Amino acid sequence: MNAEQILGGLNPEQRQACEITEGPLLVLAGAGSGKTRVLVHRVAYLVGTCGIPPEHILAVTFTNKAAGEMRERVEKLLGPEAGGILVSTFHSTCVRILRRDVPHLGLSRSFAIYDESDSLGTVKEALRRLDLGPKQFEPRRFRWRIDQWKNAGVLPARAVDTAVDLDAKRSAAVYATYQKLLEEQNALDFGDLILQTTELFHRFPEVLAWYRRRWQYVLVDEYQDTNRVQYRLVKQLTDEHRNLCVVGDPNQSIYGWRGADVRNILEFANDHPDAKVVKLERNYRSTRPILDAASAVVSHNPGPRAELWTEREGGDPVRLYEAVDDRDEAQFVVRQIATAARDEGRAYGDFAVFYRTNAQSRSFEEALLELDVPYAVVGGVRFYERAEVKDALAYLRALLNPADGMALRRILNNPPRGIGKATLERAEIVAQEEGTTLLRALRRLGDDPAGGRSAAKLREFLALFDALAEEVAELSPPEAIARVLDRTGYLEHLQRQATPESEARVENLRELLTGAGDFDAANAGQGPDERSSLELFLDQVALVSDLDAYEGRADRVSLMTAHTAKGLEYPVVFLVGLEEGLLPHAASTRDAGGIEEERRLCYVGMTRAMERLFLTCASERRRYGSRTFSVPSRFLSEIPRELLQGGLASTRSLRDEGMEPALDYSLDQSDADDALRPGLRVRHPIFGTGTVMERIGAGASQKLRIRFDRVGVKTVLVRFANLESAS
DNA sequence: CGGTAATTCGTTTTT
DNA sequence: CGAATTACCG
Repeated sequence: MNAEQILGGLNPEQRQACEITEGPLLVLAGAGSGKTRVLVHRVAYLVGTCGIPPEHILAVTFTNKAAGEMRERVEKLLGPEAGGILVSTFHSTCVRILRRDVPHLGLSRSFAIYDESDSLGTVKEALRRLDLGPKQFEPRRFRWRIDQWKNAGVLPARAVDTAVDLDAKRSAAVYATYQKLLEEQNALDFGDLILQTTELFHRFPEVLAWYRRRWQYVLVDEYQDTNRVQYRLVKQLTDEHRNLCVVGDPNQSIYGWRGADVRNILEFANDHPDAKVVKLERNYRSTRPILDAASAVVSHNPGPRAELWTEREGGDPVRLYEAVDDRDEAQFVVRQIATAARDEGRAYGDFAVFYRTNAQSRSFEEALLELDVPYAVVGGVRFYERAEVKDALAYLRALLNPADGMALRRILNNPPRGIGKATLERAEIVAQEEGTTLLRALRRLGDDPAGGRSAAKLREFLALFDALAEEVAELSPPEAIARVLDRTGYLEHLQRQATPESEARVENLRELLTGAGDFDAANAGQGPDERSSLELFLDQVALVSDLDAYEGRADRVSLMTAHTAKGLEYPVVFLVGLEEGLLPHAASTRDAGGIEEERRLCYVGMTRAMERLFLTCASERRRYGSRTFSVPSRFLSEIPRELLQGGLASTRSLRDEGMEPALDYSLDQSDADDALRPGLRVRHPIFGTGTVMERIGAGASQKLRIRFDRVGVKTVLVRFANLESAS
């Protein structure tokens, strides 16, 4: 194929990004500048024009969805030849490597992949072994810390060595114990998938050499989101041939909390002195007002500002709606959608609502249901995380990897079979004392002739387990699931309950069965892999997220977090909950870096909009069941007035939007300021309960004088006080 | 041991 | 407000 066939439709910069095939290349791709397009065409160019064998190319993304999309588009350009190119996520790529070479590290190829809850369970077990009560030592905090260590590429030994204070020492000890437990269970957590791969490459250069020969051209998408270990992994793979192309946008770095380090992209040029840099600054997605407003927000961050331009002129101004409360906010959004759908003939799929936290989806769901507007919540409670689905999968995991203690624990007495927590505790002690797996400990207890009733129950379970282990090995994923659900009595137990919930669960299991069937069918032509279809299925469910399964549908409004929205675009976007404490989120306002990341998140959300962008905030919202007050986000005041329609602190209501208020609206109609009137009883997180005496100022600087029951009169800034209604 | 009732607890974002 | 742990009784 000649170059023109592949690069024909690209602009000069995009074209350049494809044509610089050798050596390190950094592509700075602003929002909506055709980043995916470049990746796709670059890969096609490498294979189609330069004649690089497809097997020599590795393209790494963060989500399976991005990988799938890219694969599809490359295939469209190249045809079947594209099949040899590996387009995969960091995690899937590493699983692939480890499934092949992990024995070097002393683990078995059948290792389990622990998700967050398995991992948390293992932390709890580690805490038990270290005699640290979960009351004062929160498992979640340790898990988080361990995760950060893993993201930074720190192994337990180094964590122990570098720990100075007692707290760090304790965390490092938990980390070490945790890692030992994982090893005993023949399991790796998410962080390990990358970390252990770099460890493998580090300790076994001959293994690394093999992969270096294999992947001579490496591309990394969303490079601004890479963490230290991922950086290290990429470096290991490309240090020799140096054919590395990274694509990203520092302004869209929103995963710092997960260990991502923007410096990876900011310092790429320093890191590779001979690197070429291409900037994509032409935006093809959004109208001018949207672009200007988004740029205005993010330009409040230090560093070079986002330079994006568009040829598109005109376009609606960005609209701001200040709602009374979360309900009002949701009703406003849904009414806008319903009206636009009716009057402009827009499909529901043209609309998306982005929020900061998953919990916010609720009020929108309620409002959408009320008006019969079809919608899809993306993310949130994931399918594979539902209890019944996890149970079914836990059976398969335990059967395939008998060392998998977390899976075994889950299924041991599920359905109830007379093996209670006393037995489990005894088994755990045996396992710990003899340094063996939970399953072996259970066998030991079962073999005890003096074990009485519980030993008999154990023998019964173990017999079933062993029989199933043999059967399941030969079965396809859907067959295996069906067999397990049937033989264990799990399904029967569920059906016997005959409650609405249990029926929903049965339905979910059916869905799982269907999903497993689809997977099997899609994988049927793969030829005799070393690994069974069932094993591949379990890998897939461990690494797949809800977003990956999400197909943008033309007939549904999409609801998701701003994080999930990255990489997507919609004609009409609502970015909601723009309040201090929410966006920026209170947990991120500790340091400047946190605020800057929130600002970028806001930018990401705004730049998803193609034609029309709405920003909303509410002065009052329900949180934890009780009412909390808030003031508009600082990000709103960072947008120049002239770009906004509907100013702050205005008392615009639905009526101003040319719509009738909802029937039951009158109750909520009270102005936000009225809610904080003198006499109101409030609760302050530190000062406790008190009575509002006086209101001082308005907007972001609004203060209240409050007489607190315990500490007397104080003046607090509403914006930071996180007041709740105490009545 | 198993199920239910009571209580406590917490929310950021996720591969 | 809901999930998730704990308390308690049959």
